[in-house]
Amino acid sequence: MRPGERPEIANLPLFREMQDQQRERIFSGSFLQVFPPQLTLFELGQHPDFLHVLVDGLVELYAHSAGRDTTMRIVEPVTSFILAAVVTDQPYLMSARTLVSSRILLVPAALVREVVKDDPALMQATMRELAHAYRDMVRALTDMKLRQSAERLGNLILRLDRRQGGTGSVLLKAEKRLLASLLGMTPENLSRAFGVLTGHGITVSGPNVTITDRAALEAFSRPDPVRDDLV
Amino acid sequence: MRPGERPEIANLPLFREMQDQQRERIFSGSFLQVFPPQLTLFELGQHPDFLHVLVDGLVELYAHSAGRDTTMRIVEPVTSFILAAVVTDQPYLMSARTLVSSRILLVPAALVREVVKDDPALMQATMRELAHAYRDMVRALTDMKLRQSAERLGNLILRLDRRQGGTGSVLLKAEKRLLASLLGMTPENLSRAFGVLTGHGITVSGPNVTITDRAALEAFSRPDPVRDDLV
DNA sequence: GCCCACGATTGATGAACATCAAGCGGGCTG
DNA sequence: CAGCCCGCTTGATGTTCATCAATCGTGGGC
Repeated sequence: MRPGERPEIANLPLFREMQDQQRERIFSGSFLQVFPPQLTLFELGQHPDFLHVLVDGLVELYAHSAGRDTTMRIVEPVTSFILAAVVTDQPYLMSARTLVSSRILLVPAALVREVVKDDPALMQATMRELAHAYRDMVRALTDMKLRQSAERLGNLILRLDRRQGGTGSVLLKAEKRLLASLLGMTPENLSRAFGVLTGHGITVSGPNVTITDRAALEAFSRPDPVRDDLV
Repeated sequence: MRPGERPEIANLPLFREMQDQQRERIFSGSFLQVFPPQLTLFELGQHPDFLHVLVDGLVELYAHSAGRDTTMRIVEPVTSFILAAVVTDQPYLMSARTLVSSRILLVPAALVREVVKDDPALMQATMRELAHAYRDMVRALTDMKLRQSAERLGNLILRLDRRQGGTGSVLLKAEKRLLASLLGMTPENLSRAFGVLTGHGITVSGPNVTITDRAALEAFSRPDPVRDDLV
C-alpha cells in the first residue's frame, strides 16, 4: 500500500472500530492489486474468494440474465463491495468490472469470516453495513417500481447534487450509457429524459448538469422525504 | 404466548444460537399481540419502535410514493421483519399491514440493539439475516429490471412450487391483486400473464396453479440457475 | 334462495418505453 | 491537421404495459 492509503482504508466505517491487532490480521493477509480498465473482477455465480475494497478507480457491479445486462451499482473509492456474498459464503449475484484503472484491496473471504467471529466491533460494523446496503436496495426497488424514467433521473440528479455538496452543479462521473443502465432504461431514453428535465429546472452540457430551478426540478421529480432525503 | 409458540420463535434462525439467558431477556421484554385484518402496523417514515415477529397470520410490507402503492414483500409465519430499520435506528422505508388476523411478537427496538451488543451469537445471526435479506432484494431488483411481466410470474410460480414441495401443484396464498403488486404490474396484466403462461405449461383455477409441463414453463420463464435456483 | 359486493377477467385504447436507423460532434490517432 | 471512431442524440416505429370500461363469477348477508 502507498503511504496514506492504509489509514484511509482503516478509517472506513467497516474497519474503523475494530481492534488494531485484528485489523492488522486483516491487512497482512490481504493484498493490493492494480487492475486495468474494463477488466472483469469476478462473475455472477462464482464462489466469493475475496472481499473487495476499492481504493482508487471506479467499478461497476452488474447483473445479467437472458442476454441482457443491467448495472446494479457504481462503486466509488473508498468503499468495500460484495460483503453479503462473503458473509453468507454463497455465489455472487452480480458481476464486477473496472471502468477505469483501479487499485483494489483483496481480503480473503475466509479471513473476513474468521476475524468477524473474533472481533465484535468488526461484526457490528458488518451488520450495520449490511443493514444500510439492504435499505439502499429497498430504495432502489421502490424507485424502479413506482417512478417512471424521467422522474428517476430527476431524483438521481438531486441525490448526486446533495452528495457533491448541494451547489446545484453536478458532474456525472460515469458514461451516460452506464447511467441509463443503472436507472433501468436505454441510453436513447436517458437522452430523452434529460430533454424532459430541461423543461423542469436543469441544463445539461456533456457530463455537467446544472440545476437552474431547484423548485421546478423537485416539483417534477417528487423526491420522497423518507426515501430520498436521508443519507 | 401459547404453549408451542415459544419454542417455535426460539427456533428461528435469528434467535436459535443465542444464550438462553439473553433470549430470556428478549422474550420477557416483549409482548405478543393479536391484530385484526387490514390493520396498519406501522407507516413508512415512522421511527422503528419494535422488531416484529409474525407468529401467525399474514402481513404485507408495502411502499408508497406519489399516490401509488407497491407491495414489497408478503410475510408468512414464523418470520421476523424490518430488522434493518431496527439495527440502523432509522425510519421505516416500508409500511406494514395485516392481511388476515395475525399474532405478532413485538420486541422493543432498543432492547434488540442492546442484547445484540451483548450476545455475539445473536449479532452473528442478525448479520446473516441481513445479508440474506440484501441478497433477496438484489434478486428482486434484477428480476424487475431484466424480465418482463409474464416471465416474472413464471419464475414466481416455479419458486412457490419449490417452496411448497415441488409437487407441481401451487396454492396462491394471497389475493391476485396483491401478487400483481408484488410483481410490479396491474391486476389486469397479471390476469393476462396467467393467460400467456397457460400456453406454456400451467393451468390456473382460482388460487390453484398446476404445472402441467415444467420443461415448457422453464423454457418460457428462463429461471436463472444462480438467482432463482438457490434458497 | 336471492341479490349484492367485490375480485377476477376480458376487451379497447393510450402512454411509456424499447428498438431500429440515421446523423451529430468531440477527442484520439496517424 | 485530417480522418475516424465512438458515444450521444434525434427521429420513426413497434412492443409492453397501464388505464378505462364492462362483464363474469362467486361467496356472504339478508
